[in-house]
Amino acid sequence: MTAKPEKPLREACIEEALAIIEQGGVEALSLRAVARRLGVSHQAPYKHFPSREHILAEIVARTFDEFAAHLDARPAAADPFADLRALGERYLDYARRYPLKYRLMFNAALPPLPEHPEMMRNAERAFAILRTRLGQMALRQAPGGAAPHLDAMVIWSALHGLASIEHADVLATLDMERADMQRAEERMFARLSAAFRPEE
Amino acid sequence: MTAKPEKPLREACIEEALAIIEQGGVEALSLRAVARRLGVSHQAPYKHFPSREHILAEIVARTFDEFAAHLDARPAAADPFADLRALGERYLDYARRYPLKYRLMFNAALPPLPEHPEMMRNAERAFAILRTRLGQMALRQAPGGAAPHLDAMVIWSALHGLASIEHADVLATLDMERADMQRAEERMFARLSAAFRPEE
DNA sequence: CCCCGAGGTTGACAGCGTCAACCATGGTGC
DNA sequence: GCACCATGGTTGACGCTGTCAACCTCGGGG
Repeated sequence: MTAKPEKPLREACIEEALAIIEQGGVEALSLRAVARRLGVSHQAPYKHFPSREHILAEIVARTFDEFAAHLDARPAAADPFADLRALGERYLDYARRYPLKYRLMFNAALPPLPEHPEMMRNAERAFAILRTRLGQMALRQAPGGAAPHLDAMVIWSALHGLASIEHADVLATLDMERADMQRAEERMFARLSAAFRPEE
Repeated sequence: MTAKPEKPLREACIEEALAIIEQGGVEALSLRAVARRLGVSHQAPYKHFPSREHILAEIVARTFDEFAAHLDARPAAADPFADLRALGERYLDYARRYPLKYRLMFNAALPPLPEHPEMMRNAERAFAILRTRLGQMALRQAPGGAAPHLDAMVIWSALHGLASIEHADVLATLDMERADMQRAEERMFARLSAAFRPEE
């Protein structure tokens, strides 16, 4: 009676694995720990997942899904810059709220992609949302049809870079305070606006 | 006679560890493997490094040094945009040439910083180079004295983001080719120039 | 000459992923 | 009703890892 519904062990494994990752990072995940927490033998999870890599791939796949949903939940804005900013804020919000999950998707050494098609598909979906939305914005703003997906890449890079730097203990290393990070975000949105304003 | 100069085991350990990391990534590094490769007992390295974390910290510290030197080796350019571009290219060049070392510095879960002061100091040095140079450029270009280190952060984020995205198997996941990445880099420099051009 | 510390050794332990064998259980073909 | 087999659980073992502990073996300083 550990609050587990007893039956669907496979699902319980994923749940528990996610919990472990969320508190200790991906390197803290071990199938044996999952089994121990669930009160089953160390080989029980192995009946549902061929290897550690496979359970990780499934978790990453779900995380990409969650991330995509988080980005999609943003209310549409009229002004394209407000739109960009709203999407950017949602992006950074996710990275801040779930730093370990964010690292899981982007920073960690992922299991080799071709062997885990579902993970790849979900990742594609999340990226597609980013690319099309950012691309549309860039397109609406920039001069005629110049490969908007490249501009999407630029904006995405900036967002990912900021999120990623924030995750490193840069604040501790450099003499920066939390507030500086907030101001850096402001500055970034301002610079992006400037970068995409129509040429005079 | 394995080409090792026999004597300075500590140095040989670091060398060998770096070699392992460069071919297999940080998670492939094990002190026992280092010892095996050097033909010594599994505890020999342990006489020179208190733990795996400590040898890793030293390697990271040296990598930050190398990275800083790589950035510094760039020839000075007259035009600030050419300057930015040159520095940016050196940055991305390093990330491409030594992807695993780059991950080591920025992506991997580093050993807790406060316990490894030398690593922290070297990281600071590398960051300082980035911040001051990028900051100077932003300052020369942007309107009066508006916190150039924030602009440095913006530029750094963009560079790091692009490098990081390039490292993920995004090219495989998305339907992108190598050439697209090159063009994204071009686009990024163009957009950065636009973002920092003086306001009309 | 004795001692001791620096740097090497072997041995052990626990935790990990994984392979193999075994076993209960429930549903199907006959 | 019974043989059969797949499913999902078990225990046990292997080799890998980091790390602790004890031991050995020098070379130099009191």
